[in-house]
Amino acid sequence: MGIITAINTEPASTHRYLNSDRQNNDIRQFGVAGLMATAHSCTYMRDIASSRNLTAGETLFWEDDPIQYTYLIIDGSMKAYKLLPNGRSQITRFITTGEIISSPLIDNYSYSTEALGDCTILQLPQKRFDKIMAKDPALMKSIFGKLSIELQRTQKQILLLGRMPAIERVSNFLLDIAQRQNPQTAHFESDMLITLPMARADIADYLGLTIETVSRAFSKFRRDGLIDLPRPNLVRLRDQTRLRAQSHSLTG
Amino acid sequence: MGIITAINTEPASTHRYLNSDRQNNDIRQFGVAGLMATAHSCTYMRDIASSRNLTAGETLFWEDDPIQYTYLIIDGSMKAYKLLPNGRSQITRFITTGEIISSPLIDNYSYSTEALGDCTILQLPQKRFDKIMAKDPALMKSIFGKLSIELQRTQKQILLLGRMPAIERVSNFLLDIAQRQNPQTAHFESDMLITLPMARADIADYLGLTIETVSRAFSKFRRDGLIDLPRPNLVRLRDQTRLRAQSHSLTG
DNA sequence: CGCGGCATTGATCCCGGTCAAAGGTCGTGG
DNA sequence: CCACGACCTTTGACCGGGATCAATGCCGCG
Repeated sequence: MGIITAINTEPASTHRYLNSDRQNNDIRQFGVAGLMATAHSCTYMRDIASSRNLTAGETLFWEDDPIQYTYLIIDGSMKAYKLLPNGRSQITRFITTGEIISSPLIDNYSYSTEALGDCTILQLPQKRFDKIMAKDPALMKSIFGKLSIELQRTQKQILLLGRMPAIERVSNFLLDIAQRQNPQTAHFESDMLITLPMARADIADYLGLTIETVSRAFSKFRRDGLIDLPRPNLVRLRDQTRLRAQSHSLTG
Repeated sequence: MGIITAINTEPASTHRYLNSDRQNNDIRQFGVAGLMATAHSCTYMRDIASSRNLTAGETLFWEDDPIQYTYLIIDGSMKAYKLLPNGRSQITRFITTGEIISSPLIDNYSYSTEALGDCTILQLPQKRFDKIMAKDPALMKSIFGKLSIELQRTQKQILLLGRMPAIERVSNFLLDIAQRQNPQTAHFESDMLITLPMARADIADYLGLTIETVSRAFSKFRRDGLIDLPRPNLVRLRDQTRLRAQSHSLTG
């Protein structure tokens, strides 16, 4: 089964934020999301999970919709965004393979989500997931940790939006994507190639800029020899050090 | 004892975000923060908590400091902020009486905090608090809920910083403060008086603007008859409806 | 080959930042 | 109680970064 495969075959990832002062005997790694759960929780989740495909541009849910599922992205990328009455939109988060969409203890989504390209996702009914969590402190702690991390990330985003000029926002964005696509080698790789799953308009909506300003920033980086742009959404980082220097590094 | 008083005498507040499908027999309301905990947790917290006074401008902790305590503000207001190498600062949150400062499962603070005026706070050693939480799912759930709410708030702040012009930011700020200072009557009160515990510089750092722009927005609201400014940090909302109309209401 | 959608580039405009000065407010000391 | 001074706020004049408007380029697909 695709679902079970998705849950079971992924290698263990590290969990810096988890205190590991509890017995490991009936604890298993749970899927790409890097969640910790008891064996019992795992089998139960396997039973209630179902997979689903999304095509490019498809909306998964809208802001204010009642929360029905916790989602795990198996493949592809999505955007989470908020809309203003005047039609302007602000992307709060890009969500990629291996990440979860979960808002426990909340009744309605606080943002809409849309697939950037074709996606495969796994969905777990929220109420049942809540019950599993209630009986599995390790799982709850795990989700808890993800929430904390997400909160820290949004705080960085607030600093970026409130106090950084366009050039710094874009360089931070590139370095951030680079790190997410290549966590191990990001700092050392001198000529790293990254793929942007989103269009310029999405980058602009994420950074609080316009398409034109984002494009101009990319062009400036190309002129200055910091990046190559073989295609609009293929970026080669040619001088990561210099890029980081002018980003005021939000990325540690 | 001041501490115990602070924990025990406050009236119960509502908890929209809490499922109340568990037995209420040994559950007690816990202090102004509106946390739920077992009686046992309460007495234990009472024992390990200590109170502390801060004078205006005093720093409680710096960004990147190791996390030592969970704090509860008994009286006064604080700001949480991040700094950039070039000296610019961005306030991510204002924290007032009855609110908590807690970053569970994280090793270091992701922001600095400073008292806006004189403050009284309650502090609970983080490690002991973690242990209490591990044994008290209701308390954990409660903190969990607060974290979720805070995440939603930061997402609104991202929308504000990324996509709103100065006037809308300031009107949203005023309406937000109004609602926090007077949750019950905020919508009906026609001539509501609010006290700003922070200076213009702090408002500017919170809204991603400059002191001058904030001041100009206040003056414009005064000219347009939306507010009175008996003193720099005393605001009377004279036409909340019209204020809300031009805020693109982030405040429901 | 031509069309449609996205990205780039250029020209101009305007909101909000910067710089500078004047006005208020409050605490302190005479 | 008033006078002084430090600091905060307000107001004005000007400037610049990024938005807006518009044209051109690029690429995939029918």
